[in-house]
Amino acid sequence: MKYVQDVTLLERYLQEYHIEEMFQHTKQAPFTLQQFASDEIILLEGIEMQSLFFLVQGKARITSSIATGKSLLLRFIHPLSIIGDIELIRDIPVQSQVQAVTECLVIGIPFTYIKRCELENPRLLHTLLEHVSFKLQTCTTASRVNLLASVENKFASYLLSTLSPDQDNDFGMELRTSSIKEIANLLGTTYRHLNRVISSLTQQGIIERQKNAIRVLNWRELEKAANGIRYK
Amino acid sequence: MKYVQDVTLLERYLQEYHIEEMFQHTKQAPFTLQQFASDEIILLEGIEMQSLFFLVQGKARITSSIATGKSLLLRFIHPLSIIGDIELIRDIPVQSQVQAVTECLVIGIPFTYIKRCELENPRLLHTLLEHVSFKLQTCTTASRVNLLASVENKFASYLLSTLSPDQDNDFGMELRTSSIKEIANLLGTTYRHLNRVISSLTQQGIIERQKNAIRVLNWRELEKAANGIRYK
DNA sequence: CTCCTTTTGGGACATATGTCCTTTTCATTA
DNA sequence: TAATGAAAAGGACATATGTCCCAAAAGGAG
Repeated sequence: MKYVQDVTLLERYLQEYHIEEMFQHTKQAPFTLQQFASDEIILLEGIEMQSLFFLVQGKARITSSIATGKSLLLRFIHPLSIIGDIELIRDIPVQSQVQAVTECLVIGIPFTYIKRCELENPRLLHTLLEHVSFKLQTCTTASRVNLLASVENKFASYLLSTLSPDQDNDFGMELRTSSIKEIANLLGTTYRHLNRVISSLTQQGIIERQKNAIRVLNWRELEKAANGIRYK
Repeated sequence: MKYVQDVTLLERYLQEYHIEEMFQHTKQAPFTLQQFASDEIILLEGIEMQSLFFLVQGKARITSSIATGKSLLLRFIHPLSIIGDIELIRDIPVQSQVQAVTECLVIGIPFTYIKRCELENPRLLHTLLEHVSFKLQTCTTASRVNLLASVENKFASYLLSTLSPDQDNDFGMELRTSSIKEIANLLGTTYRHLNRVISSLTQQGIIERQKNAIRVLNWRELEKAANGIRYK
């Protein structure tokens, strides 16, 4: 992580996402702008959070660890997302790990400041409520979905979420497979089984395995394989 | 559902759960006290909610419907729980079905009133935030757990949650099995499979099947079978 | 280059769960 | 009481996924 000392950029994001309007005393508020590299861990489970974060640029992955060192993919987040809301409200350590998928920009503001100056501010409370409610709604839906989705569904969905197909290369994007083991963990399955699923998708001509990468050949079929599941 | 016209009782609950303190203008606030019989449906999915509810007595079950008419058990709630918070905040129809497990008492207060008089009230917003955050925390945990728990775990846990063993009859409580099919749905499995699980638990001497009921013989073993899963 | 370790791919079998269908039980009505 | 139909129990097989293990491939260190 590195701090970005660019007041203009900070201002731009504060305005773009109407963050200023959430606070009462915007001008003095100790906002910081922080940058995380792709794959960098933004928050580690269990640590005590110090600041509320606003994700203003990039994409991040929320996971939750379970026994035996495995972790489980909960969802992806995009701007504008708030990180650390329930930790602020309930005074608990970080519940879920947050990791940058692409390069991320984050605006941080210390809990201490919020608790001192803003905790009675209905506007901020409202914003928090809306975000937490949205997360709850998403989580409830995900709960249902998780019980219906096969590993194939989830993996297809994971590819769709991780490799945005919108860009230049329609015909096939790559995923570094250095992490297949890790992906298996994220999806809550075993390496062995994910392997089977990959083989199956490969045979169907939907993806292609290369030395260090997976290439998507057929986005439409991949959508079908995801069967409506989407880690938003 | 029937309205309970007992101002003293209403007052008692308002005080017991500090509900008065959440509101600015308690005296004029149009609280109502409502009673739901055991098994009665408190909220149906998809309808538009009119009132925020505070569960002040009894136990209710939160479920969520999935395609093909199945439903899925999300959690149980106890006093003091708030029902309708995300619907109030996000202006969406009811997300999950709420059904009384035991006889329930609920204090209701119309959305219209809250929106007119209390939406800027930091105290209420805070309370809502705390409750929604708690639900989110629970839901996240449940997500993890659901992926680990077998049907046997879940069924054992369901028995533990539904038949409170604290009462007089340590040695075994009953569950009307008229609903085994329904329980299977709640647990997200099939009747056939739940049957297998029940057979297995019966063989192990943990429960006993009677004509129209299931009797728990060994609470301790049942706890073990739940393997730490608990629909709080 | 060769040996060794790590990663990857996959075979064989086990377990949990779903699907389909048959049998059994039990109650209800003629 | 017998006939009939619904609910319950369970047998047989299929599928998804996990576990264990081994072999081939790929890097690294000497």
